[in-house]
Amino acid sequence: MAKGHMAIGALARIAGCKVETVRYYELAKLMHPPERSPAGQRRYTEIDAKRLSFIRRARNLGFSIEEVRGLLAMVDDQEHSCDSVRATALSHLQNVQQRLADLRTMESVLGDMISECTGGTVPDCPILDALFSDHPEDNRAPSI
Amino acid sequence: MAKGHMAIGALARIAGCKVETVRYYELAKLMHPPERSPAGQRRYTEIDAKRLSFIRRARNLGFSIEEVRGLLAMVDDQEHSCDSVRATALSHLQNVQQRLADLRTMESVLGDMISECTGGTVPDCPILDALFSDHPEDNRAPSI
DNA sequence: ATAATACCTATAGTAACTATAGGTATTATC
DNA sequence: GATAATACCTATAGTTACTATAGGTATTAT
Ligand SMILES: [Zn+2]
Ligand SMILES: [Zn+2]
Ligand SMILES: [Zn+2]
Ligand SMILES: [Zn+2]
Repeated sequence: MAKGHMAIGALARIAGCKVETVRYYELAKLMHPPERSPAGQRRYTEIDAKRLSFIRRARNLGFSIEEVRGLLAMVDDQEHSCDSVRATALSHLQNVQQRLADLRTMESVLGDMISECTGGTVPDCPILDALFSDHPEDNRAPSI
Repeated sequence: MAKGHMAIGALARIAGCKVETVRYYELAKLMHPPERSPAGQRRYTEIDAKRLSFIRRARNLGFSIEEVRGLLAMVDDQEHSCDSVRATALSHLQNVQQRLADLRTMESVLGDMISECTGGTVPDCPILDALFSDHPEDNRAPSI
């Protein structure tokens, strides 16, 4: 392998993802189609490795593929305005905070239900009772 | 409509979900196939309404379809042991708590990144820099 | 030279719905 | 009783972000 060029497996290892994921990101237009070896295998550079790691970090922070596409467009456009980057990140943060709120509610409701249930072989389980009982406000869907 | 019997739209309204979701739950074997009108439309009873509401409450607490299937099996088996209900709920609670931990991490990292960025038109955005910068521990995937 | 490993494409599967198309039933209005 | 609006039906495809499989080729190691 010429130095500075690596196959897909090495690239994936660097970024901490699977080979299939890399091919998927190419299909999804997050990664540019790389050069190919004479026999048709993908060959990547250090720049590709940085890009893939960027994508993985953003994904691990919960940015959607669409959001990552947006961030990468700003990276690629070079004259990206800080403003739009910040806006994407802020809107995503709010997203995360909403999910946090929903999960905190779930946690407390689950905790309450579980603490009511002794775990014996009681005919009426307080957990099932809670799920059957009719508090209409429990029918809200959590915002995703 | 004979009293005590309703069409799918009314049922969905009671449980706070879409008609398609009800049909999906039937396909997924969470809801029993209901009786049909002479012309083939689904007709539901109050019991169906309670079951669907149970499903929706469990789903809103983040139980997976598979978990809900398990809970319903215990409901249907009548001699359900409290123990298994409790075990399902507890394991799900741990699940929720793991997601909470991941989201709290995301929240704090995002918050830090955003506070570095002034939002002007600076050539190097600290948010993008953070996503490009090479802290290998950032490559961990969050457990789902 | 041979075997093990890594790579290739194309396609289907995952979770939990949601949306669409094309058609029939029921209900309300005149 | 006719017509129109709404609700319902089935079957199929789309969504997200991958993951898995099948069947085949390339590269590397021995
Ligand atoms: Zn987001
Ligand atoms: Zn119990
Ligand atoms: Zn769970
Ligand atoms: Zn910035």
